[in-house]
Amino acid sequence: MELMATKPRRAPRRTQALSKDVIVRAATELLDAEGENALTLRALTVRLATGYGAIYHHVADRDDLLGAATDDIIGRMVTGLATDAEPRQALRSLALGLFDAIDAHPWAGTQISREPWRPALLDIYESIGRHLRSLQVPERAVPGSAGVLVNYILGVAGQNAANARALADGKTDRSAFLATVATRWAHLDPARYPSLHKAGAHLRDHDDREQFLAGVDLILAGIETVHRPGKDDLP
Amino acid sequence: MELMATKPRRAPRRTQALSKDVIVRAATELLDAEGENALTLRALTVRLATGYGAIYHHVADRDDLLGAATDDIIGRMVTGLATDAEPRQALRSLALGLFDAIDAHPWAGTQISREPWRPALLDIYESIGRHLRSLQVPERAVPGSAGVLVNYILGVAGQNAANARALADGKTDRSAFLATVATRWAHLDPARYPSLHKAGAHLRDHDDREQFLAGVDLILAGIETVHRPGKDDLP
DNA sequence: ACCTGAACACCGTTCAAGT
DNA sequence: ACCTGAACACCGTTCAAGT
Repeated sequence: MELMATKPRRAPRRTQALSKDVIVRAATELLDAEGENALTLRALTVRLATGYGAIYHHVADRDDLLGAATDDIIGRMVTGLATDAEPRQALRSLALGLFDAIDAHPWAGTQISREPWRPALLDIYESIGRHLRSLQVPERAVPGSAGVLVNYILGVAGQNAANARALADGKTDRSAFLATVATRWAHLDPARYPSLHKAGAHLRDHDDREQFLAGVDLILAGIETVHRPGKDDLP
Repeated sequence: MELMATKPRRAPRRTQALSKDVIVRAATELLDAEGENALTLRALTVRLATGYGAIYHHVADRDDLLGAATDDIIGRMVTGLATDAEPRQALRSLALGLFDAIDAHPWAGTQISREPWRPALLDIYESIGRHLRSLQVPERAVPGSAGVLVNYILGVAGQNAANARALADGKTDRSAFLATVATRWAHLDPARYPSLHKAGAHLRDHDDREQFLAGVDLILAGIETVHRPGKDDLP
């Protein structure tokens, strides 16, 4: 009758064994290509030619997967830094490295703060703390100062992630997006938003990355001013 | 004839007319009571004794609702501040007000950066910009300085939101949670995380709010150091 | 141990139909 | 204009069954 047709054979078994690493890599590719919402379990099974259970055998749940992907990116970034630089320059390199990593993987920006006990955030704190000590920041001022830097970096990271989300919808590119925001600010009611109204004009030609680094320098200047070594260690 | 039997009557009409305001208020109550995941359209229809369409008639979608609830909280906070304070103190009050608002409504912490064109963030930028001008920060340094403060505040806000999410699961309270984190840090491998290992001991008795304010002061010190009025306005 | 995929318990959103 | 609620098109996660 009609059963000549190929009977619905099972999907062929994967040739390469599955592992958390392989899954995390595939998830990262999906996230980079299409944004956070594109990471669905369904999309992963298709890309990896496997079933749901196989994935859940290596990974606790979707959050665990997002966290592992973030740890991977941040960890690689932090350990990849030159270790012999002058401390102030090392701190700037670390900050810029984080900025660039999050610029390349914006979904990771929100993820770092989402599960604060994960290696991604621990690595950042650790690295910043170490550099601050090299900068002669007094021991008792290190945790607080590191906290300020970390929170500033996470704030910028979150904004970058939000911008990327906004860009993912349309096919507008980054500079067109900035121009739109600038125009919108310039058109804000000058009575309610006089400050932003003025700033709108300057927003168009500002460099996120440069601005970010200026912020890091500003905070470092604050740390040095407030915690000048020896400032209140002597009577 | 036979219509004596109660026919499955429709749900009674709401007595009070629906409005965006009423919906936003109900959403805020759900969010405060049970966290971000508790805000489902279904839960809203139950609480408001209405249907899905009624809600979508006043609100674009779930994101719009979250954004409007955040705008409401931040807007009320910003406009509620005393307007006659000394500028430095005004800046500290604003920062503390934001901290407390986000502490009371942690879900708003992540929301502020999520849609950066919404009034919540604009109000914050505007207010900070105004105060910085009163502080005699030179005009061209205002946008950058405001950006540093805003990003720091958003970073802390995001962390608070993450902590609240972690607390929502179990019934652990805040100090127990901090103690857990402190213990975990203290137990970290001292070889990989020497800096955190040391900090773990101090984490237990630190006051988030106080630490946050110290961070604001540190950044203000940085702004004053880097942009001392007249510093490079004169030749 | 490792994997498959149907089934379950949810979501946000739409829309023809009601008042 | 304002509202109702069944229906649609998705989700993440589980689990009996396979190898």
